[in-house]
Amino acid sequence: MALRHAVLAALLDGEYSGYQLAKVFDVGVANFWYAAPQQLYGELAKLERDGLITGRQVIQRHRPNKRLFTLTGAGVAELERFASAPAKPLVLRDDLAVKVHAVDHVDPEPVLAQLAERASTAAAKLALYERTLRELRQDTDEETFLRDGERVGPYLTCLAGCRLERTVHDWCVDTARVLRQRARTGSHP
Amino acid sequence: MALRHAVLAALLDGEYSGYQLAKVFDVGVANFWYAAPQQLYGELAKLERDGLITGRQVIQRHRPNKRLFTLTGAGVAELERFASAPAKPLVLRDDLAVKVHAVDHVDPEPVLAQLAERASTAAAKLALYERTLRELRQDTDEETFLRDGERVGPYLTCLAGCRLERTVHDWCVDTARVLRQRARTGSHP
DNA sequence: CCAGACTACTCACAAACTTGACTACGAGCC
DNA sequence: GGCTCGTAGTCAAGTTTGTGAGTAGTCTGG
Repeated sequence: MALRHAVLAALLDGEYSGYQLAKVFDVGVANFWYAAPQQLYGELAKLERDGLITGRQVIQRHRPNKRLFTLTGAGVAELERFASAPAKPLVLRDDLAVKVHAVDHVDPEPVLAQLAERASTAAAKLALYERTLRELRQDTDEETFLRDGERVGPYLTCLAGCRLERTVHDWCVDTARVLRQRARTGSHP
Repeated sequence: MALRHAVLAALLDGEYSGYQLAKVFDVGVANFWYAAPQQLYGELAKLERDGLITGRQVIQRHRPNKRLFTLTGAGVAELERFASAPAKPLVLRDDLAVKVHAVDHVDPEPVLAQLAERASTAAAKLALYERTLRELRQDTDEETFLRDGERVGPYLTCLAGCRLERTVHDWCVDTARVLRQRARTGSHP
């Protein structure tokens, strides 16, 4: 069970349809978890079957009907249980890092291109997360919000996202600079 | 195909047995990829079957014999192909972040404990990576090594590891501080 | 007025990953 | 002498993820 708890945690923020969740999970906001839509629909079905969430049909006029899901008491209890169980170590898997590891033996050009792309997606995510942070804390400043706000969980994970994306971005930029300089001096065929 | 290229990239550093690789992948050094030993043995078998690596038996006196694997030309070619293919977005999955997201609705105590644990494993990894960096660059300073060293790939990914672990560590510490302060003031039942 | 994008969801298969158990021998410790 | 730890692997089963394809109606731009 893995995606399971990420879905439950996301539903703490309110009712969502599978489709809406899919968008949240696609970007990765608020959750440190990515999932494809198909996975989410499947997981939602299981969660409902297990009584951890309930869905209600919403009939819409100008678009397909949808089902909105809410946590049940059992769902919250399951989250509670999960939160107190020992955490599995963070899982990180990155193609690009593998490529950089091999960069002395392969053509660096495509790797440079991918570093640039990763840097720009990191910058975009960073901007998105920073906007989310502002929305979450409204007019308050960060310190006050963290002290007195009533719901800081999403803010804290979003902060993690910011810091992470900044780290990724900077690493990509610095790594690309190193590789470009080496390509110029050309002393490493 | 996923683990596949991480193994190939690891074998750029020299001959390894499955057991040795398992240790490298367990810590995650040099690769942004974790894998259990069983996975590695399986993948090594497939890679050998596909002619991307070759194994040679090494008879040992006071311990079990082992097989050391080396990249073949086809293996390097496959890495080259992989490096120029578009990179998949970084995959990040973190239990602990999910728990923090839910922290306003569950008991924060166990989450605090897990944040402390994560912080200390991050610090340990950071120390390990920093040692690895020093070993890789020997007496040279970083700038010179990155300009003139002949194998900077592993150094660059190790740098990424350092920055990442530092980011993770700091986030855990800061998050724990916020949560502890809120627990003290107790205005959020 | 038609192509393409967006909402909303479903089915199904194939890869990849996780888990637990098991073998076998040598070395070091008390 | 028995215990545990480290080396070096293998087998099998189960869960989770990834991927591609498909349906069906609505809104939007040229």
